[in-house]
Amino acid sequence: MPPLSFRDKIYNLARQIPKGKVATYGQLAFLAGSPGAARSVGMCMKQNPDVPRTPCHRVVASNGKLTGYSAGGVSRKKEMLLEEGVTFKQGTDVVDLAVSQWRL
DNA sequence: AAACTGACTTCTC
DNA sequence: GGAGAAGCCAGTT
Repeated sequence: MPPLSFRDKIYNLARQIPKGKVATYGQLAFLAGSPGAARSVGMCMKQNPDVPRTPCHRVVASNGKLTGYSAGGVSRKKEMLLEEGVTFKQGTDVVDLAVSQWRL
């Protein structure tokens, strides 16, 4: 069984994020085995079209700020997270990581 | 094989 | 607290 590429690991990890929680790019990179590869993680997300395969909307920046979203923009992403029960800072596009960050 | 890109992160001003 | 610059990593061309 050949080792999965980082990209595949990221995909798999993103799928493991429970509903109502979010993970940071750095966290996924760390879990994938390469801390610091946050940028690469983001690139992989961008390549992914939409969610059925990888809920990239549950991935946010290290400070909880919502960054891009290939399928609808940050606004859409925020709405989806709110719908899942993720806590946001009032009046901002920042997730309250203290409450909604994915923990192992 | 080399160079460029990018949904990041962290530091400094 | 906000803006700018540098550094890191994997993928794509």
